[in-house]
Amino acid sequence: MKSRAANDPGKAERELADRIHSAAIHLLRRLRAVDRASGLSAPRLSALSVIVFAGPIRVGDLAEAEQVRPPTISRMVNALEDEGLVTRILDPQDSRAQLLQATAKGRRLLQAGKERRVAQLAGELVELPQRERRVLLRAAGILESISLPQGHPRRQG
Amino acid sequence: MKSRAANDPGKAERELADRIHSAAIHLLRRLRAVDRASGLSAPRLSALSVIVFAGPIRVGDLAEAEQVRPPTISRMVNALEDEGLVTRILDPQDSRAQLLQATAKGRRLLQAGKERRVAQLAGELVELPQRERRVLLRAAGILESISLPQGHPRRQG
DNA sequence: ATATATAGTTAGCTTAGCTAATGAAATCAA
DNA sequence: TTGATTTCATTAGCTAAGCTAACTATATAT
Repeated sequence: MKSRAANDPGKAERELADRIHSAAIHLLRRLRAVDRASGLSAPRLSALSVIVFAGPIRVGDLAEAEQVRPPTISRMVNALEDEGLVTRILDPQDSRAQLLQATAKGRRLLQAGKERRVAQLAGELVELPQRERRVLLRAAGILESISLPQGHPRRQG
Repeated sequence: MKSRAANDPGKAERELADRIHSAAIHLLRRLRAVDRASGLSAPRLSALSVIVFAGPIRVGDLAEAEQVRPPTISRMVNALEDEGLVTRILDPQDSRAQLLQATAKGRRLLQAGKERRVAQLAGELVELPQRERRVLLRAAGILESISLPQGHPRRQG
C-alpha cells in the first residue's frame, strides 16, 4: 500500500490550510466587534486602513486593493473626505488621476481602532505560556512571508 | 534601569498581537478573491457558513453571530431561502422562533467555496519547508484554543 | 387576567455593491 | 499634428446590506 501522500497528493497542505483559514476567520470575527467604537463602518475603516498604510494611493488602486469597483470607492472616498479623514492631491505624473492621503485625524482614528483590536487580542494572548507565544510569533512571520509576491511571480491577478 | 517589560507592561503581547492580526488580515484579504466564483455576496456566504456549521440556529442567534441586527439577517435569510440554500423549521421549544438549516444545495455550495479557498492557500503553503509548516500547524491549534470560551468566562458580549 | 418581555418581520431610511455611460486626459497611429 | 483609442475617475441608477422604529405573535411573570 502506498503512502497517504501518494494516494492523496497535497492532503497535508489542505488540512493545514483549512486549520489556518479557520483560525484566521474566527480570530478576525471576534476582533471585529471592537470596531463599533470607531464610529466608522467596516468598509470605510478598511479603505482608510489601506490609504493610511499604502498611501498616497490612486483611486483605482484602492478599488483593486479593496476588491470593489471604482464607483464604490469613489463614493466612499467622498464620505471619508467629508469627515476630514482623507484628502486628495493631484497625481503629478498623470492629471487624470488623484492620490489619496490620510489626514492626521484619519491616521489617529485608524491608529486608535487598531490599538483597540490589538489590546483585545493581547489580552487573550497573555494567558498563553511563553513557549506558545513564540510559536505564534514565528507563525506570523511565516504567514507574512508567503503573502509577499517577491520571488514567486503571481499568475492570477 | 528596569527591564523593558516593567517599563511597558504587555508590550511583548501587543507586538505579537499586532503581527498575528496583520497576518490574518492579509491572509483573508487574499483568499476573499476566490469567493467571486461562488456567485454569492460576502455577507450571504458568511451567513450561510454559520448556518451550515452552527445550524440549526435561530434567526436572532445568527444575527448575533454575524454581528448585525435581526432585520438585516431576516432579509438575508429570505434571499438564501429563495435561492434554495436554506430552509426554516419551527422551533419545537418556542413557537415564536424558527430554526435555520442549510439545504443539501447550500452545504454543497459552501463546501465548494471553502475548498477553493483552502486549495488556494494550500498552493501557497506547498512551497514552505516542512519545518515551517509544522510551526503553522501548531499555531493554528493555539489560536483555535484561545478562541474557545471554555474556562475563561467572557466579560464583553 | 393582565402586563411585560422576547422572536421575528415590516417599513423606511442610509450606505455599499454593481453596470453603463460620461468627461477628461494620456497614448497611439498615420 | 490631428484623430482614434485607451485609461482614470465620476455620475446615474439600480439592488443588496446595514440601521432604527414600529408592529405581530407568542411566552412569561404578576
